[in-house]
Amino acid sequence: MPYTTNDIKRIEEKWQQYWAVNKIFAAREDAGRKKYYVLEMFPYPSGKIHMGHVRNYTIADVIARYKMMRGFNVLHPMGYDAFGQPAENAAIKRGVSPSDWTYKCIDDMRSGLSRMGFSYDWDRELATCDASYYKWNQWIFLKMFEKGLAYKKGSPVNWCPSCETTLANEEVINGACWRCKSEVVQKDLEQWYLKITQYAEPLLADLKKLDNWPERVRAMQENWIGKSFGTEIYFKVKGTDEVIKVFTTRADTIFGATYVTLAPEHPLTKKLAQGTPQEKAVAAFIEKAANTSKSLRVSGDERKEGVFTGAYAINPVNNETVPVWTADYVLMEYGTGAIMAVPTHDQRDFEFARAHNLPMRVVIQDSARPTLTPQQMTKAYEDAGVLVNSAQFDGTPNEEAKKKITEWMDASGMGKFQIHWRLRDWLISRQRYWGTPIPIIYCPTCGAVPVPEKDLPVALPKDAPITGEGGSPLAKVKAFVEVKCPQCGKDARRETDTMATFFDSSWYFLRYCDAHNDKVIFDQKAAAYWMPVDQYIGGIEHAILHLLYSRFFTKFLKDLGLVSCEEPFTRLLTQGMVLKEGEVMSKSRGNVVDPDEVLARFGADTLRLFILFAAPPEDQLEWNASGLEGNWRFLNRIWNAVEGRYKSDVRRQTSDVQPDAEDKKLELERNSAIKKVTDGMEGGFKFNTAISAVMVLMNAVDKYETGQAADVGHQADKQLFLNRALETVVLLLAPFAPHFAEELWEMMGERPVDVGRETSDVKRPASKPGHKASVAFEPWPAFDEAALKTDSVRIAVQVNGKVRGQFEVPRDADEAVLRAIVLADEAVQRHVAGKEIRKFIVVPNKLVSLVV
RNA sequence: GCUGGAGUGGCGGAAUGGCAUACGCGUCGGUCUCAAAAACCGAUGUCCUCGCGGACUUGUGGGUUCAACUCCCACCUCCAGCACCA
Repeated sequence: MPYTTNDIKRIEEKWQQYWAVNKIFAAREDAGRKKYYVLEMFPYPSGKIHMGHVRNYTIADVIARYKMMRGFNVLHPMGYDAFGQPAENAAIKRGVSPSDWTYKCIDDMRSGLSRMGFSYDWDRELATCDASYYKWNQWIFLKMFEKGLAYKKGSPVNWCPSCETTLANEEVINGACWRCKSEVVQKDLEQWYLKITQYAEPLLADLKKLDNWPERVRAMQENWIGKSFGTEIYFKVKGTDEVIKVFTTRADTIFGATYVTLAPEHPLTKKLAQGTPQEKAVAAFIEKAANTSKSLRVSGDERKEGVFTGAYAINPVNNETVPVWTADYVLMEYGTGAIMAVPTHDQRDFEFARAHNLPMRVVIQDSARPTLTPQQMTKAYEDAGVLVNSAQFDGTPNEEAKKKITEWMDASGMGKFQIHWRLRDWLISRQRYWGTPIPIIYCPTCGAVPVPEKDLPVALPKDAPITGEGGSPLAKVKAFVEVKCPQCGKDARRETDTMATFFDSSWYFLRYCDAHNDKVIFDQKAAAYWMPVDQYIGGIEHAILHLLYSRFFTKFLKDLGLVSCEEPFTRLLTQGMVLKEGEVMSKSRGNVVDPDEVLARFGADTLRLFILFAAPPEDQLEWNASGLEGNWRFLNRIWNAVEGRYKSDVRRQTSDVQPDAEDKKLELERNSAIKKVTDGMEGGFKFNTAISAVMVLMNAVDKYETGQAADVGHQADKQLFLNRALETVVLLLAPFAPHFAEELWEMMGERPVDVGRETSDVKRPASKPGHKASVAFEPWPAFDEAALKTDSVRIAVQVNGKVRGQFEVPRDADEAVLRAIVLADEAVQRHVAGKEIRKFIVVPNKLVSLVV
């Protein structure tokens, strides 16, 4: 009987129920067992699960199940990143409450996840929108407030006009809102920030420790944090007491600074122009820059606009008087908002100087061809060289000069070494409803007062009017806003903004260690046991946002003494997207494949197998319906072989048996399959090749004949080898196709032979004798090195680098033997005939190479 | 521009410097069938050749080596992230 659609449904339900009822994946701390924490980035509950989820969680599940079979105490939890704007949008569109909508979606997702057979510890399930969770968001916020890491300031912020809320720098993608793609504008607002910049140094330095993270994620974070070493130089403004501080990484070019440029927003820009003939022009320019969107200002590289401020500054190194300009290409948010312009050695300054007829001076020459002159130059010379026109520094190589000049300036008060960071503090205030209320109370007398810990959580009121416009919905809930000051008892008002939802996801991995603790954020011992996450799996889209914030929170909580690890995620795997016809599956493109439809026809195991087999986990995966059928056929072949050929009444041990050549061949295939799958799992989760190794073994099983042996006794022996091979197939496949493996394992009955089990000092949960117990905790099969060594090997023969033949030779044959065999061959002779053999190279058991 | 990654059959993809194209899909041929589907068996990089066999082939061009998809140099293309960052 084949493995039919009906069987699939019955089998999958049966085992899903078995796993759930027996809670076999519930994790317990056990100091005597080695732990392994597998985590996938938890989903935003937007409705049913999609193929992207299926891929992400299947990868994680295979790892979790594999590690269980290897004897690890595995923690594999699941939860929901449940706060966020889509719930509010649904509320506006459908007239349901964000809470009802979210919990409905969570139910849908949970049942979708269950149908895939994922090995979660459901006892630890959490949703960030539960007060029992966000209470601890507020608690962390208060701790940060206490340490001065959460603070409020008025400053220009990124504002999404469509979402009507502020955004963090990390949420602005190419000048647009990451969520709705509307153009982001700048707005001056009082907002709450987290001082992530205080952790810039360790966040950067510890990236080096994350050598099991993809290189590109580390590179992206490094660029984002953006440490640059440079010099701050002071230019006095002529005739005033004002000083312009500029930041440069090219102190070596200071003698070539022929003017100074301020950002339009720089406070001195307007001030310096006052009373000069340029006053009106400067005011107009500032006005124009303020009204130009940042993305437009930054877009065109050709157009560099600016005006003279009317003021002059003194270059401290040579007391030269240089004009002060303002230009749109200087950004207020980087460095000091002011630069020294060196047109000969900076391309932007060069373009600007040419456009506005500003003076230039060459101060670095290519040591090989010192021929640069300002008149001839068509672009800035930004390469290395030696200094000229630079007083006592003439002739110094420019890299060396950076340090020497800065030291010299520092000694005489002209400037100093300075480090600048690209990273900004994290703006977390959101003018939205469906998030964690910020636990602050504003008192007219006491100012911003933290909500006392005993009053947590500050509960999100259920009845806020959600319209999507007109500011924070919480501000309209009188009962929420009006409160007494915890310090003086007078009338006060609550903060009505909520936290950015990335706050919620920055520490959820810690809460899983002790998910239902209502006394403390989590038990420190539990966290010390489980943390750090050994393997984290998720999308590359979180390379900066979520992963950087989580690292920041972990470091902060470590400083509080709550966790013992520096970094939350030891290994990171970023899975590729699921494509169809070359495009990302998405509802808007209308090219989605619904996992439910695939489940109904082929079942979870085939779907899992297809997703893992079709591409390496990090690569993009092209959906392919006939590939899916191929994997279904593969499972069928195994099913038919076990049902038709496996005999559980054969009970002899393999050591009693004398194998013939065919038996040895099967054993070789069996052992090399174990080796290949194991190596693939240990060496970076190469699921596609691991599955192909099982396919190769299955091909060998199909070719293996048990009925041909002359005597009946040997037929029974052959059955033994067949049984052994089939059991190995089922065990190797168990992490990939768990329901299928459980069913076959049960069908196999009492365990008749030894598959060659892994021996290890790691304790395992007791498993019942025979095959009745779940295959999930069966020891992973071990391979036998000796069986991999055949008596003879096939080697190739090359003549002058070209393959001219293949030979079956004894293992480890020496050169003399090989020479005799190889040179006797007619095909080799044809290419060697009459020529002198200059070299005879032997690569043991692989090939010989002749040079004639 | 900077940073990271990738270019291998008709397709997805495989190869610690050692027989390129494993495994799967597709295609072609066959078995079974009245027929089809399913299943099973076989073939399948390109070119020349009836065949034996030979030549060529991992983005391009060089180099190192007995031997290069793999190492080195230069370049091209594509993907991703960042970007008037001083």
